[in-house]
Amino acid sequence: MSKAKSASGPKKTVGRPKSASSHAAIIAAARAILDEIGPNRLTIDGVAKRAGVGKPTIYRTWANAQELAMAALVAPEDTAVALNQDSMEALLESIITRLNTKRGHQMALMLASAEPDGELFKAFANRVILKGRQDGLEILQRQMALGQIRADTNLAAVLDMIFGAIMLRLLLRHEALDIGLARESLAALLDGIAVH
Amino acid sequence: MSKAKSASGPKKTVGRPKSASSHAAIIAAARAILDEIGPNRLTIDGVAKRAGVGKPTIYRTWANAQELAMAALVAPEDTAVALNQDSMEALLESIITRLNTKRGHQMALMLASAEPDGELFKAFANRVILKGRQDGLEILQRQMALGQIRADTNLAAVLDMIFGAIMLRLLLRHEALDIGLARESLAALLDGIAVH
Amino acid sequence: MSKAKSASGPKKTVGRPKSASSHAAIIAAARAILDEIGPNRLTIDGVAKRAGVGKPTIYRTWANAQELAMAALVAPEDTAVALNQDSMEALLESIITRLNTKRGHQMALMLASAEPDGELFKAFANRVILKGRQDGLEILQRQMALGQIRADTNLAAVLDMIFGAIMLRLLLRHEALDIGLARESLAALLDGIAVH
Amino acid sequence: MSKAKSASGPKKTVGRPKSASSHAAIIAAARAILDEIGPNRLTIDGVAKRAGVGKPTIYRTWANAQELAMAALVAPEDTAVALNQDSMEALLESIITRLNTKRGHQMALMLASAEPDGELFKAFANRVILKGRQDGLEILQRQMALGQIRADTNLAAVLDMIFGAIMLRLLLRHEALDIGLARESLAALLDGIAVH
DNA sequence: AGGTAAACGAGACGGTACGTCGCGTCTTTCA
DNA sequence: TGAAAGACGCGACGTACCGTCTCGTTTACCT
Repeated sequence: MSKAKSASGPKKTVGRPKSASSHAAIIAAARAILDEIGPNRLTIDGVAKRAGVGKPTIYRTWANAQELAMAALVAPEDTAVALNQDSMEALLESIITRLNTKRGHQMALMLASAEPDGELFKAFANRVILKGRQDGLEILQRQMALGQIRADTNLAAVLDMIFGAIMLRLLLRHEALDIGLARESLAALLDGIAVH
Repeated sequence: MSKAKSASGPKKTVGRPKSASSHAAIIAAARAILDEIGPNRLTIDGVAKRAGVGKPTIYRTWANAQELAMAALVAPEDTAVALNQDSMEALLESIITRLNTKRGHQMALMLASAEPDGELFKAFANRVILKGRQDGLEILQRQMALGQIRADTNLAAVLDMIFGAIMLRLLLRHEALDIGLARESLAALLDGIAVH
Repeated sequence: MSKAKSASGPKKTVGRPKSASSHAAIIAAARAILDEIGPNRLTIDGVAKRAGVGKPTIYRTWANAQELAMAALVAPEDTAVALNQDSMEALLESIITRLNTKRGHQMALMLASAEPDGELFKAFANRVILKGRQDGLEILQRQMALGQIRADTNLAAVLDMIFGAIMLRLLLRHEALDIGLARESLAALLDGIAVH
Repeated sequence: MSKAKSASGPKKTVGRPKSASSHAAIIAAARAILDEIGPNRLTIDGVAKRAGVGKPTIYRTWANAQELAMAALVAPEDTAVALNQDSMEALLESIITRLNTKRGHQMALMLASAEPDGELFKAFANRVILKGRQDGLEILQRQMALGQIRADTNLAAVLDMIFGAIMLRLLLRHEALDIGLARESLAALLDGIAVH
């Protein structure tokens, strides 16, 4: 009789409601594990134990460890971080700065190791790399419209060269990845390397 | 002075030598499994059973499934296949042709998903991508010496753009990977994209 | 005061309880294998396969094959079988009848081959032989109280002679094990073998 | 011409003879391992490594680890140790002294855990326990002939009681095994336990 | 003295079983 | 009635030993 239970809303929550704190604890545990032992060795068992959560609670939201890892990687601060879209060089600097970290490397790893089927992979790829590529495309198109870039340029190829170089150094680590790469890439692309 | 036997080779094998036929059977089984179900689901148990071999025989040579997969991917006929080094375009065509296959995709996947430590990874990366990059470097240096390429060009950045574009398309599959990419890349790089 | 629940039982089971049917299937499979190929060649893999059960399910309850074998040997109907305690001869007859079977022999084997440390071994030894010895002790003490047995008798030695003879024949099989042994043993013990 | 080598024996040994030192090293290694980790965990691999010997050298002489363990247990000083056969009590004292050691316990364990088929088991059983039982039989028969023991005594049962008691305590360790057991057993047997 | 044949050390081989880890699903009890 | 706890069937892991099989190397006998 204490509970008024009037006609508040059509929220037909019977029984125990989903715990928002569990969700957060899971993501936090996953992120901690990612930091400590990397994405390859993240396990659902491990996350459940660390989060103080039952395994089914995890599976209710994510289908497997890969999805959970992706969610944990993109979950956090990135809503706050917007890419700088003023110029290509500024954009690349934002991207390199974001990727050239432990977490960035893990993102690239997940991206590269997952087989490119499935919604989640695409969403992840979009967030991590293709969004930036799209931003770059818009910058280049703007410049092309302004007559700063030759009209017969294959922008897709150009963009893939720029972002491919970043990915390559991120994954193979055969050369340092820093803003210098962006600068050199843009210089070479803009002015060409052939002697005329 | 009894045993002159100068610096011929450190071949000091005692005991029964490793069986070449078992080795071959293992590699063959691994390659078959890679073809059928992919590198992620290749298991040592499966390879052992298929090759008619005990698991320890596999572990005696490879430390885990990843190493075995790498060995199986680079093992075979491709030693005989030399890259065309006449020109950048011809080189890229060789590389794209070789990578743009099921096996090539698997190679890129392994490259991307393995963490870049350990001898075997480096050897694998060399065979799969860095060797081609080195060949490309030599071509560009030749052209630079001939005065066909500007002397202030950062060749490392240029090469990473070219090979990065290939890897990116191989892994993300957001755009088709074909000879066109090579052609467009080279055109953009040689002539620049800026309007002067 | 909320949880009175005084000292009823420490039964504080959370989570899914162990499956009684799996447990039963495991014991049944183990018993079948014991019958067919003996305790030395009983393997966890074999039991798991035969019981249609995962190996971890077995290991969750028993630490190794030896423990499982012991459990399988004592598990079954013999809880219902009470030893006849009316007289020593009747008791020995019960025991010999029970031990002088395939399963009895296996029990003796396990007893003899297990190293006598650990709870489970002691429980097993109790069930298989020491319980009977204890029953025998009570009978002899009763007779001693009645003045039928000399008061200076070392009952422990007497009991070990009786049960030792049974074990010896069970293990070495150098002489037949039958009720005759019990009768002869008792006769010799009661009346002595020396000529006075 | 130094070696007469007349028609001594049909020993047609061609090729390299078996190495006595290897044999000794194997037995020594086996004995060391028995001391350290017991008969259950003795392995051929371990003995071979410890003895600095190839596995086939071991298998050339013993068929499996059990045979080797038996050989190692009976190999040594026991040629020098003769059982005292003057009286039952002296005999039992010898036997208990010999068995109530680490090595003696291991002998009993091997005896009890091996399934009683096969030549080697019988030979081992003879050496370890049945020889002593036979000696005891002779003593009792001598006493029976002298009229010191009742003629209607079932000597087999009596002997199995005595030696069974020893085995039982050796294996189960539920009571101490010492000379006292021999003394109490003999007393009980000779004089009977019943009040007349 | 030289051959030859067996035993040697070493260690790889095809197997079998081990005991563990993680998967994704299920069945309880508790809140 | 959702969530923690945790057992379940399953499959693979990487290791330990088994008993057998090459290897190249002694080490004796027998021409």
